[in-house]
Amino acid sequence: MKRFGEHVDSPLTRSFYLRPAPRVARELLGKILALDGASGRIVETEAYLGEDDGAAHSARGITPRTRVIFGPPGHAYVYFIYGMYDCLNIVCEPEGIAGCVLIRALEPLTGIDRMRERRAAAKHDHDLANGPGKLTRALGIKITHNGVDVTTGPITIHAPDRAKKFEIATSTRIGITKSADLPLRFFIKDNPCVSRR
DNA sequence: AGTTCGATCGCCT
DNA sequence: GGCGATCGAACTG
Repeated sequence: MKRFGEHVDSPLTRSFYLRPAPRVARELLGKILALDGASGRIVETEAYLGEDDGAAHSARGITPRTRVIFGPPGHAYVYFIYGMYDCLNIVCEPEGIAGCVLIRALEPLTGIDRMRERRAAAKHDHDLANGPGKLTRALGIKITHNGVDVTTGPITIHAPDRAKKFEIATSTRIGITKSADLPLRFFIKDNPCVSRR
């Protein structure tokens, strides 16, 4: 751990997120998402654009709910859906411009026992966080985390100590009806923790 | 004030 | 592969 001092374990900085969502979504693959000792490797993401994207919550402008998507980059946009699930997005683009990345799946790394407690329904470890609602439950992320700064914590994203090599696959996004043809889903090829192929 | 529908999950077949 | 659960956000009138 920390072979190069604080450098390796420091969270990604704001400039990482100050770019178009598709670019950030692609580059978040292989990074580590952590909260309170539980962590996982990001294996699946989706980009949501600010304009020309009917599927994005921000498509109809600023509302109390979508406010943080228009805020500064590097913050968490957490929303509650279907009466039961919380989903985690990371805000991209400069302040005033909408854009975010939905984190869809993790490969569990640390704090796995705690994840099993929170996700008793999971039969295997690769089911603990293989979906957007599952990963938030596994890590204990809730709507109360909406707006928090992921460059400082308590939710953090950082580069792995040793980056594994992987191949990136692309597809259309899952479960949407508007702008459904855009190739804005990114995932690590052949990884068992990806929500679906 | 009422209605519609959704960036999902887990169980059932 | 299909479907019910379950409720908040946003739109309509």
